[in-house]
Amino acid sequence: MFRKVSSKANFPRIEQDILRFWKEQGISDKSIEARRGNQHYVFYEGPPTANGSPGIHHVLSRLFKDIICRYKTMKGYHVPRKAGWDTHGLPVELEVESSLGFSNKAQIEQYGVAQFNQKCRESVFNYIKEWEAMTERIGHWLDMKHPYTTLDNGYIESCWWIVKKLWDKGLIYQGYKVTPHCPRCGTSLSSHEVALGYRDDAEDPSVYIKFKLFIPSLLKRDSVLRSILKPAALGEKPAYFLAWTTTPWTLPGNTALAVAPGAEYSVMEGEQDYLILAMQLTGRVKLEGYKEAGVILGEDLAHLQYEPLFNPHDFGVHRVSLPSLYVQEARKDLTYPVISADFVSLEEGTGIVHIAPAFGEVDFDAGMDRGLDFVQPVDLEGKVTGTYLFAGKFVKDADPLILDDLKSHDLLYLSERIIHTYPFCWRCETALLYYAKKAWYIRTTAAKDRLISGNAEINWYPSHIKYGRFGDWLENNVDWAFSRERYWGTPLNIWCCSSCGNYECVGSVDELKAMPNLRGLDEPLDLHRPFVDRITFNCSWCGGDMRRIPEVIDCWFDSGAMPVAQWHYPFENRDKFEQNFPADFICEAVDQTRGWFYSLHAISTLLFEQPCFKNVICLGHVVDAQGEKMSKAKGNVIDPWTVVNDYGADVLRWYLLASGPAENIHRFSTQMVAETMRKVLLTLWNTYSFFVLYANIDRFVPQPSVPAIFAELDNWIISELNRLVAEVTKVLDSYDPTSAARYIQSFIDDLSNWYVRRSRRRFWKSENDADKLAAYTTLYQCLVTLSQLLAPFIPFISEELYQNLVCSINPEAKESVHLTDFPVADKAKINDKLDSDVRLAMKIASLGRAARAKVGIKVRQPLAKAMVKVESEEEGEALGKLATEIEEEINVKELVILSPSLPVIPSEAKNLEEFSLDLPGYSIASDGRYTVAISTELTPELAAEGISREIVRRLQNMRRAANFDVADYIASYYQAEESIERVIAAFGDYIKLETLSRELIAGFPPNGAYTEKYRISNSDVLLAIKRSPEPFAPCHSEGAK
RNA sequence: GGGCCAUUAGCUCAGUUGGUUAGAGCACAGUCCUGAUAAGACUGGGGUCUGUGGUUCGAGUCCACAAUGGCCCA
Repeated sequence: MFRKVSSKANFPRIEQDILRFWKEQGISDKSIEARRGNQHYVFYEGPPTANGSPGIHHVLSRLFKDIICRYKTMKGYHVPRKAGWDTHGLPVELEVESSLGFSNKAQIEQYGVAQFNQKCRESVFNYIKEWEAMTERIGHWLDMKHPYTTLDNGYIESCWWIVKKLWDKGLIYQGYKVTPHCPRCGTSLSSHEVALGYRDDAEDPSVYIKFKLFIPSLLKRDSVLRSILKPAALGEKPAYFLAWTTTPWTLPGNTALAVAPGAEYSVMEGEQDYLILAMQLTGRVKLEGYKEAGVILGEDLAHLQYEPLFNPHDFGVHRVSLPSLYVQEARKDLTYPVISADFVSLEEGTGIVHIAPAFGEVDFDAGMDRGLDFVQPVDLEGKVTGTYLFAGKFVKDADPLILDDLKSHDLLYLSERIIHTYPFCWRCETALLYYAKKAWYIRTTAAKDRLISGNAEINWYPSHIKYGRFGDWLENNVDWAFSRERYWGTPLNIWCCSSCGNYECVGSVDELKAMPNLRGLDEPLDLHRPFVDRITFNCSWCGGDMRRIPEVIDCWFDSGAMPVAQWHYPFENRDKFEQNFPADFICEAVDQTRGWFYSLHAISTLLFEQPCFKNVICLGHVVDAQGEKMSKAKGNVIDPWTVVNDYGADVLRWYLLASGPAENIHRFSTQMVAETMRKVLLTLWNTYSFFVLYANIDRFVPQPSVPAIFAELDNWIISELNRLVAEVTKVLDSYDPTSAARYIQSFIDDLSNWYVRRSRRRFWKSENDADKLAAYTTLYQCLVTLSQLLAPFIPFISEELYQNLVCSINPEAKESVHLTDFPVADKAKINDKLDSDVRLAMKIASLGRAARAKVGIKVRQPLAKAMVKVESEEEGEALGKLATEIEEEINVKELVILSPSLPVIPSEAKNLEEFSLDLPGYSIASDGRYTVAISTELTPELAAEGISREIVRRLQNMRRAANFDVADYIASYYQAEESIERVIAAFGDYIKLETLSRELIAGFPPNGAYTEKYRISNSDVLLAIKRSPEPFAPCHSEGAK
């Protein structure tokens, strides 16, 4: 006997029971252990940044990871799944900072780095618990007992090993990097954070500045310009380059002007001076009193010199040269060059761009390329240094003072205000400064070719990422600035001599301990700041004090190091590393192309010269039902727990899976979750509970060798089942679980709404014949196979099905569906002809119902005949075999298949009179290819039979309303007008059989009977039912085994 | 500003290498079926396949440009 199944499924409760079962029996471990010794299938967990509660989008990636791993396990692979947690980084620090009410780094230093990092450590572990709970509840099997954690000493040491390897290969260097910097928080912001803080209504100065042409540089030229500017050359009238900026505070850092080489520049002559600017933009700048004196190409302006607005040497600021960073001697007659550059825009400004390499990436790169001077008159707090009139002011406050200063020297041409887009710190709303800072780099460009060729070996899903987003990123590869001036991260393992400036990279703890005259290393060792900062040793060159540089490593480096660091390789677990490299499969959302996907690929390529993952699913993001990004600010974040508690994890899983292709944006709608439950999971459940209900009544026991005689219907669903297995296997092998889910969904629909619907009478009938056995056997096979096919997708409900259908009757069976092998299609059972024939029968039945509907005759009313016009003799023959199905489905006594050669007008009722059969008394429906005509004539016999079926239906509904069991016997009572009474009497046996009535009694019902009044065929009818007093004698189990 | 992706019915999505009249589910209205069903069937309304050009005998499908949205990068 199968365990009784309620037709009302409470999925969340069932899932809790299954969770308990898995836990108590250690099923997830067993599923992995059972495959030990088999071929490895390597999965890498992209460590979630544990800096917040998991959201619905995290469920999505965990779902896809889980499905592929479960599938491969059922396919026989050994698939360990080590969990991982990304525990370092700015997001964690920010969380702690805000909880402590801090707004800048100084406060952290004051508070104490040790305590601060301790808070970070605690904060991360709080969130990990939430993640573990969610992961477990949605049925994502992951080895969370043995996770890798990026804050572990071992993990850090592996990172150190990698850095040292790269150091030894000469791939680590120190350079400058221009970063968006928040002067108030004293830190660089990641691009993600910058994106959070763009404001398109920022008001700034919009100023046009005059840069005075250095005449001797003009005189060296024999050019058109010289003749145009003859008065200037003679010293009669000064000439100026006109440049535009919205950040006056960067002007003291100016060391060059850039022009577009191919553009034409106008020399505008005024009463007092000449102005040079792009011809194309002369109309946009107020130039009253000026007229064009000549036109010259941008390339002819290059290499001219101009006088600095502010000579840094006059204000106590260093001038260094790029790229060497050598400090330049003070010069009174300092001049700066005009350079030509392709980034100069002619869309706005003057076509002459002010270049300050200390502020701005483009400026800095130009400085590096052209060997410009580098002047940094602003400190990290955003205050002007030196002895300028505006020194000590915050840059934004300095702006007006700078402009006043320039005005007094007649260098300010025009001053306006502008509203434009500018980034602000998302935390404190301070304007961000682009600021060149020293940073440590990994020379990824050295491996660019291998990065690109390695990418060619990776399978991307969807494929466009490969040569699109990811490929482009690799093509435009720049060196990775991987140092961060922060606290909570893997400390960068480079020590610097405070005497001679020598750098040494330390590749392990043992290496560190072996350093000469080591001091400050306390046991137990914590490799984090500030403890590691206290460790000093003697310089191998000069014997001076080696101190660690203050930076920590970008947390993307941490996560990209996981193939190595998760095993503390190479310090231990060499075998595990080798077994688990490279990964067969990884999966994250599409934003990881520049994140984890890149850091994995870069580190692996630099270390091992090969990619470290073979297949990658790149998921789209989850947005709300309106298509808007979920954010706490908008309040549209959906908590996965709410959905899981209301509908169940499997419903959520199926919804996320089937609602759209993996790579698409997923609009999350709770309403659609509810629909998924009704449409798919409840349909499956009802099929299952139907089976269990009748199989128990009939004491059905599945037999290994079946003496059943299978009907065409059975062969059909078995064919469809095997086709399904083949399709699902195929698409899962190509990493497409969504298509797999959609195939299964459609099979469930066929199984329930055609196979079971058509087979119901086979289950109900009282004889336990071979046909009934065939029906049970077939449905049983479908359900068991489905439970296995579904196991990777909906692990809970599939387990429930399997436990009851298989484990409850077979003690030899595998303990869990997740320990079984994935079904293999029996191709011999796939019958294309039969499948298309049944589709045709469905189509014909559908047309038959349409023909009935057209004349308003209920399906319950039997009719004499339906005529079908098909397209070929083959189709006619096929329908002949399936005639009984169609006759029952559309309730006609006879199905006549017309010769395909008969001419039939392929349109519908409006052309009824043209129907070439031209039979009066027929209703016709056609879809253009097939036509069905239903005879509408109601003979008294047919009408009486219709009434009898009407009575049966009412009685059945009453049984249900009275809460009788399906197998309860009853006594039925009726009172009606004579015409109806005659029908009831005539069809008494039929009515009794259908309604399990032992008696059918004309007359007033006894006390306690369930009674209803109806109007049937224009007559009043009183019906009543009462549970039969006899003891239970199941009609269905006569002759049961 | 640059790159990638998407845009098909009110909503969620199918739509093969270009080929009859572009489909399904939900929702809405009506009718029907039903002792497994929280389901199902039929009918109906609802589409300038985002727009504009182009290639072609023929374009939802291929190409170009544009718009909107998302992501990534500036």
